[in-house]
Amino acid sequence: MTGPQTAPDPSRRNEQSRAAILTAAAELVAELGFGKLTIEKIAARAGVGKQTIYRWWPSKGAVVFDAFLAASENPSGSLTLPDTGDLGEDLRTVLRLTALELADPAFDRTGRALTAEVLTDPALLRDYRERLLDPLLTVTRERLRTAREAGQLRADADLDLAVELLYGPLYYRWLHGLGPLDPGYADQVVAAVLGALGPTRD
Amino acid sequence: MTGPQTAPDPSRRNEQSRAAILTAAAELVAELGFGKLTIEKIAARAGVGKQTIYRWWPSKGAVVFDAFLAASENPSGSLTLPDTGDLGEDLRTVLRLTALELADPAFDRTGRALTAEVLTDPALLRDYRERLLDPLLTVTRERLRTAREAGQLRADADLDLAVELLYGPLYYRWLHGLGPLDPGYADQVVAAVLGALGPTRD
Amino acid sequence: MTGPQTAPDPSRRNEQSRAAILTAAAELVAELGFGKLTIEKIAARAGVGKQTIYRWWPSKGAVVFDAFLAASENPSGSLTLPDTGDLGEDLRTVLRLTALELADPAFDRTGRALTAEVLTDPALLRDYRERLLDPLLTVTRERLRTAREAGQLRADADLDLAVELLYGPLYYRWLHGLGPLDPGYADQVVAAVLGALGPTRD
Amino acid sequence: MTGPQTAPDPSRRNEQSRAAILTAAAELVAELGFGKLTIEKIAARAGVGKQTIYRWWPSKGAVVFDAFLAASENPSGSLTLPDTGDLGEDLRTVLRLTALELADPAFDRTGRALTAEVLTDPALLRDYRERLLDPLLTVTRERLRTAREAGQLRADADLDLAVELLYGPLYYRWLHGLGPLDPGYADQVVAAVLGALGPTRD
DNA sequence: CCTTAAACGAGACGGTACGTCTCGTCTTCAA
DNA sequence: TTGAAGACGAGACGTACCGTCTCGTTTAAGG
Repeated sequence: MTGPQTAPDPSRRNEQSRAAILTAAAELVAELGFGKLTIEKIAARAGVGKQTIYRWWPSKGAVVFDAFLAASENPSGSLTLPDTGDLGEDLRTVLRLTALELADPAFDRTGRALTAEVLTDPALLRDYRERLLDPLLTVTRERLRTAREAGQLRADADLDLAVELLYGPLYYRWLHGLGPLDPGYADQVVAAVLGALGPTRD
Repeated sequence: MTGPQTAPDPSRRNEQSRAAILTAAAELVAELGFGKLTIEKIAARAGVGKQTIYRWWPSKGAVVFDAFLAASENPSGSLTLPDTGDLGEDLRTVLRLTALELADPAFDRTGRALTAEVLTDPALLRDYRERLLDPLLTVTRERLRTAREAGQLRADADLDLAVELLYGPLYYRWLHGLGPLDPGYADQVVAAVLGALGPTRD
Repeated sequence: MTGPQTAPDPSRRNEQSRAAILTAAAELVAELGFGKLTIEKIAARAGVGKQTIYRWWPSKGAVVFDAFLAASENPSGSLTLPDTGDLGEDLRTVLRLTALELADPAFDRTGRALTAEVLTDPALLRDYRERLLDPLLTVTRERLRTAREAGQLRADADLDLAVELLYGPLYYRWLHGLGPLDPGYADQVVAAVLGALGPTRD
Repeated sequence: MTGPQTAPDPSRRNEQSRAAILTAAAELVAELGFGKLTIEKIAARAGVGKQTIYRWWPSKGAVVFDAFLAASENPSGSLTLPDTGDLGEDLRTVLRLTALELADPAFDRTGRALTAEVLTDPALLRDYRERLLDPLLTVTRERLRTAREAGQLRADADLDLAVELLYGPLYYRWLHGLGPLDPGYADQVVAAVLGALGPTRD
């Protein structure tokens, strides 16, 4: 028998330690990059025993990821997309913002490190999907559904395909450094998607 | 010039050692995965001193990447796309093959590890661009240019955008595990791109 | 104070590890000689991490030396010389025993290696002086002082000179392999010293 | 079969290389100490390939030792002791010089390193005996023999013992750092030896 | 209020791998 | 044909971290 693995009691968790660890992790990943970051350095910076980290997180990636989530999760709990009635305008708004974030050099290092971790660790990918990606895709899909019902998209438009056509090219361009991530590019992608899935023009 | 540190003389390089190292790296990354792979294990498997690896490669990632490239680079030197005269058919062929490769579980582990490395190490990314990605994008762009000249795409179609619209969504779906990478999905993407950038229908 | 580097806390030291390291070091120096001995081999033989050695000893020489001391230090804490009342007899006893030890081939290799280390490393020499040599010279000097007070040595006999006249020649002969280290030689040396520093015969 | 060991042909030896190697070795042992000295550094300093060193010397110790010998061997080939007719005076002269050399800090480092090497490597010890120590002991013994014949030593004085009584204490004091190596100490030793082995006083 | 059990900080431990260094051998190339 | 230059297989160096395991020391319920 491998044992019941005596899990720690979350009710006794020290909130100050938890916060200090996430703060230290966030600082260090920005200073050193993910690769040079170590659990020992996080513990030292946070003024915490290593075991306190190992007790609550399964891996370095999980800590950093948590730190990232803690910073980016919408505290109000609701992620929404604008709905002005004009789908093209709304999508341009969202994709321009996305492009802006990806183009930010400060985001680049952390974003790439986290992406690399997430792609490589199935458990982290699951977490990332549940807490960040799926909510984003869902609200996007809902905005598209509304537009489809309003006749701004073909009735047979595949919404899963649509969101991937929107975000995929930006992501592809960002990760591979293929070209500028500027508002114009965002507009081009939106135009293409509307051209492909918008109402037939004849 | 980056520094005065005496670089080794490539003309004196031992070709047998080089080959043994790349072979060992390829085998080990398949057996253990990238994370559990170490320089020491590569050296041991290749029957080579560690210094011989450090002399010629800057990092573990670079070795594995070289091993991967040595295996995947087209030895005949020319990467080509089919040209049957029907752009849609040709693109479906290429994207179906791409989807098939991404869907292969054997490719998945290595592919993700390598992708993670490449995204994270600028030098590797440059190498990857030059030796694999840019050639692929270029031949794709050329096929699209031919089609555009033949009137199968709008005269003002942006070819850079077009290739990103083609590969971006597949890549996005693959990395995030968003849905099946089957021939039908490839066809959907191609249809969307043609719908967006094909000749106007009125 | 020698430096700010955080010293380990001796109270937390693992006594079993310490003993295993010293035992392994003693065995290996006998098997391989000092030159072929490595920290890695000691760690492996002792079933101990290398860091556990580096944490507590500054050098390979220090470990081996400690192993040697641990074996030779008088556990009862008191090193004494016989005192039968007859100085000649007592000195002959001591020098014969010393000669016997030096002549032992099993002692020879280890003894030479350790001597070489001690002569070359000032810190080790200090340690050696404090823990082995000075106590020996002191008890010898005390025996001589007693004898001088009893009129068995001249009143003006220099006791420092005396001990060096006793031990120096044995040591010299041993290190250079100049001749047999047998009881007769010990007796000769004692006779000479008594001849030089004994009571005047006129 | 272990082979005939194809020895290099001494007649083809490059004298300039040999001299450059010994010079470099001498300089480096003074600059770095024996421990930090490496064959590679000697080769680099001498402007010589490593193989040229390995071809002619069996070990680092041998090179350094050779360099030391080349510097200290009496080029006129004859080592002599003064013979004024007064044994005490002659011995005091020799031992005072010996003490002076041992007390020289510049000699100390090299001397200790070389001694350590010699004690530890039987082949080097043999060499040292043959080329330096035995000649010294022999001339000393001869001087004592002359004195014995002149009645300045007892007829039954053991000359081997005598030389060890002379040099042993100095050496012992030097290696262990027991006290000052000054002319007075040399005189004390000589006085003791003459007291022990000189003509009986009754 | 007092006990008591858990989480905590600290850090030693057995290990693995790092990237560097030096060893002694082998190979290449220019004189 | 030699000898400088230096790549090679080998393996030890000393360091950094790993993840586990005690140590006392808080700390917060619950008896």
